Amino acid sequence: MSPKSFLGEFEQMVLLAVLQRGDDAFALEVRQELEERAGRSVSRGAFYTTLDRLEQKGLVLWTEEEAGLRRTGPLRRFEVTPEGITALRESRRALETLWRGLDVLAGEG
Amino acid sequence: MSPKSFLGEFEQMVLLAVLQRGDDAFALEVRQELEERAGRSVSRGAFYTTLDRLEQKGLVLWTEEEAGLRRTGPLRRFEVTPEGITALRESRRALETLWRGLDVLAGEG
DNA sequence: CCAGGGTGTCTACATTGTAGTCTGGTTCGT
DNA sequence: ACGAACCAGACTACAATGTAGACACCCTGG
Repeated sequence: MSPKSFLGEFEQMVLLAVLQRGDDAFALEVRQELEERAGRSVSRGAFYTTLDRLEQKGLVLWTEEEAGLRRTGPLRRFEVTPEGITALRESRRALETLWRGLDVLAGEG
Repeated sequence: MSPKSFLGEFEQMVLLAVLQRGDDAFALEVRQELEERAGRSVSRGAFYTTLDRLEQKGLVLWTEEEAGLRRTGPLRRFEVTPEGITALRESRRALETLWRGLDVLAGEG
């Protein structure tokens, strides 16, 4: 494993938001999930650009949804690939290793 | 709070490595700590450049050490500022919020 | 047909990640 | 003392990521 380049902060968040949504991972929902949990707004540009790059790296993929099911609604359903899951795990593990023993700092206001 | 730009992945790691070292946060030690925990090599360029940026943002600071104590050893001692700690906490909190409920994915091989 | 609203694309630029080279000071061999 | 080898830190340059806004396209309502 050990990928050349690590996942960026935002990339991780996008991937996680997709996972959180599961089968309901349409653009609108994912973006909303992300904004709520991260507590900040996400522009469409930032969102799709990141998704594109993630797709190029094979960490995420999407399927076009039949138009017409929803009038004008979201058309893409996203999905995190096994590679994506692995990458996520790697990132998390690295950060956790660095945090180990410093948890006292994590919780205070 | 809510800083305009988030901490990058690598920035977080550097900050954490400095904290791990505590009073013994000399360049060589910090870099070593980082490489061990993150499980990858870190070039001097990447290391110092990041530290510089972190200093410009006021998240880290350093003091020059009296030369002569150690023949040719490390001369800077690093320290994370309160702002640095806060930034670290913010990043961690955001990621944790996104991970919530997905822990089943975190541990497997 | 035109206006309004929503999805996804493209372009452009700021920030962060990363390596390599350069400089200057120190140690060691002779 | 002189040059080779070594080490910390600075500087330069470029790749990857983060982020916004403008743009194009479809669908629906009037």
